Amino acid sequence: MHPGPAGVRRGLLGATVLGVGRRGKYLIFHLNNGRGLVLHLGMSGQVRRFGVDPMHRHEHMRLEFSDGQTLSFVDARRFGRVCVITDGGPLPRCVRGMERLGPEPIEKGYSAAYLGGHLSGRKARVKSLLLDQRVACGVGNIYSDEALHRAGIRPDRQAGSLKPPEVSRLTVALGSVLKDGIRWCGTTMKDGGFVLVDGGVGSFQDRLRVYGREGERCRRRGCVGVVRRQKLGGRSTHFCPACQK
DNA sequence: CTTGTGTCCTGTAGGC
DNA sequence: TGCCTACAGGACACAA
Repeated sequence: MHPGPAGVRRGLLGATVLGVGRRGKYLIFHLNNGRGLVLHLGMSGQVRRFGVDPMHRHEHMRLEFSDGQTLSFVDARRFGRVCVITDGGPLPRCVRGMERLGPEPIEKGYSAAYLGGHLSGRKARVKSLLLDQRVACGVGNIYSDEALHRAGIRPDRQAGSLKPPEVSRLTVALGSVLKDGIRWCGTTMKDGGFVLVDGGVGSFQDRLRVYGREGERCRRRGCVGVVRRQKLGGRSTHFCPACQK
């Protein structure tokens, strides 16, 4: 059923890229043939410009443009996805989650009313719900920990127990953390993470306040807490027991 | 529907 | 030095 590499190639051949967009964690190359190339970087995926280099390790796809330039998709851990979608058509399985994405926390339309509506009455931990792309699209493990810290909320709180001021703070924190991540060109950890198209690295990892900082001092001004790490839903979770309630 | 767990994949780090 | 295990994470399959 899945068209595979040959189908992707067929969908792209001869097409012109009209523009590039993003929705949640999906990148979309809009084409002039009524289709779109969708890329999801997973956790180790990279879009890279290599020029005339020979094939790189873990390079799964290379786009060749009429002017001789190239764009490569590289992904060591193979959690990423590549597929072609048709405008107005049904989405292939591999990107089915795209049609369920909620509003973007960095856009005007995102509100405390929307977030609260998804948290109220829920018994699941608030962090688990933040990882749900219908609730907070674009948020992953790092940014959920950081947003909860900025909002002063423990990640293991029952989502439905959050009071209106907390929901409000979390709404703001989600937007600000994502915007800061973009401002500092993403988070590049020692074992991988985001890499720019020319191979450059981001610097948001230097500004993280809890993620990856177990045993270190909380970075909130005036807080003397020590960051704790705990498994939550199979995910490594970081928080400050002193300033997150 | 809700909630929690397991799986995919590979490079790297740590233990011994 | 080298082998072994644990860990990292996004999205989804699946179970209860």
